[in-house]
Amino acid sequence: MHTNNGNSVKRKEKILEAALLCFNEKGYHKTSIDNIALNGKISKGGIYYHFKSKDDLFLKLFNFRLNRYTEQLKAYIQEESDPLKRIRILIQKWGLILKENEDFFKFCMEFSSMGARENEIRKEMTSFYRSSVEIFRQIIEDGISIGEFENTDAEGIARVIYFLSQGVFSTYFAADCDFDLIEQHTFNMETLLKSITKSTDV
Amino acid sequence: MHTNNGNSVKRKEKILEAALLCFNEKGYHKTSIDNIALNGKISKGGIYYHFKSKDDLFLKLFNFRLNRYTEQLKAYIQEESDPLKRIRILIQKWGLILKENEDFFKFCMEFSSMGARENEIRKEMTSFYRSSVEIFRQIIEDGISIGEFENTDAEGIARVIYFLSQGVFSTYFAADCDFDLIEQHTFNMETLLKSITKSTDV
DNA sequence: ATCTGTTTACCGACCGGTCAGTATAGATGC
DNA sequence: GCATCTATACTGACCGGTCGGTAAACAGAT
Repeated sequence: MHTNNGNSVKRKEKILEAALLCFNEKGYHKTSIDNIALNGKISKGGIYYHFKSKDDLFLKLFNFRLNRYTEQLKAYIQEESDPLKRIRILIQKWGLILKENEDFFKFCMEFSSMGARENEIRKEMTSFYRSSVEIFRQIIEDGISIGEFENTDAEGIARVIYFLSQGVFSTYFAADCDFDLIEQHTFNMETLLKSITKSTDV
Repeated sequence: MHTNNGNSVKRKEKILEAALLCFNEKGYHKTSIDNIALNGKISKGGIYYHFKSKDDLFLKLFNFRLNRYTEQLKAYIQEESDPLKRIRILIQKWGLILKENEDFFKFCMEFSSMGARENEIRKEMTSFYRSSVEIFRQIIEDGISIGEFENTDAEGIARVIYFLSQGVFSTYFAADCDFDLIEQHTFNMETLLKSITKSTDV
């Protein structure tokens, strides 16, 4: 009846996971649809039945995984109302997600670098960037208004958080680093918090 | 007699600049050697005379430009010995270089994302990462020992600086951002400095 | 000053191969 | 009987790299 019955969805996800594997191993351009087909034990025709092009597959993969993590994070912070604690939850959970899904974030690096040229990708990246910053900005503003944080540029700080997250994992993947991903991420964030929390002992 | 007469070098640089233009417009994989040839007003054969492969060209381009900027920065900080001032000089000059060479840093995004897979590229990125962090670490340690900075993990902070620089420009290129590159860069760094300088008025 | 050989710098046609995407015929199962 | 595939063969564009050849500068010898 409708195309989105359970089997079809599962099949799509199987293709997406196979694609992620290939893209990570060889990169977008060196991955052929045949590679993905082989890896996902599906036929080329099958892939083109579910996705209209290689680009489409690439884009959907990004969305598919990102939505999963976004939902998780939203759920976590709903249980807490104190701004500082909310930020800490986001930081900690984000760290876990980073560590447990290195494959996806490696893929993200390539995806985001293609955002510099491809419009569809850029749109996705922009939307992710905006919503991330918005979440942090909101929390920080709450923190400022209840006097937990110093009165700083909330949006600016929200961006700093975004840059740090982005910076740590893209450096981690692009170079041979001597730090532990989560440890460094935590350190980054604590350093930042230090500069915005009022100097009661944090 | 010798191959590196002025003309040969100039020609090589002309090719590199043409390549940068093409890579930025279309990305590495969608740029053909013919594109570069056309753009640089040289023939395909000419390019292969000067560079042994497309990869080689890509790598040399990164080195060529980066060396230029590294030399500049080294010169700037030699004139100053106070750690905080040295850091500020680096931050400010780096901001200028960022702004004046957006083309190169856009190229860097792709280069660095390819570091996740290609060994030769990874080596270059690692060496850049290491030397950058080392420079900052040294200065910060000096700052700590003369009591200008708080006693923190100098290497960690040095990394934070690197992540912030990396994060700000890669976000800037990958998404439609509403901030000014230099302004945000300055803000990032001031935020960081705030958390490591002793609380005399900065 | 001219002849000769060598090296550098460059040209552009061409080859071998890859790959996205298409087409189509048939299977499976609800 | 339609949705959901599988399997396979094919096309046409594209592209990295090669290679035979050339022009010009230069060097040494006569």
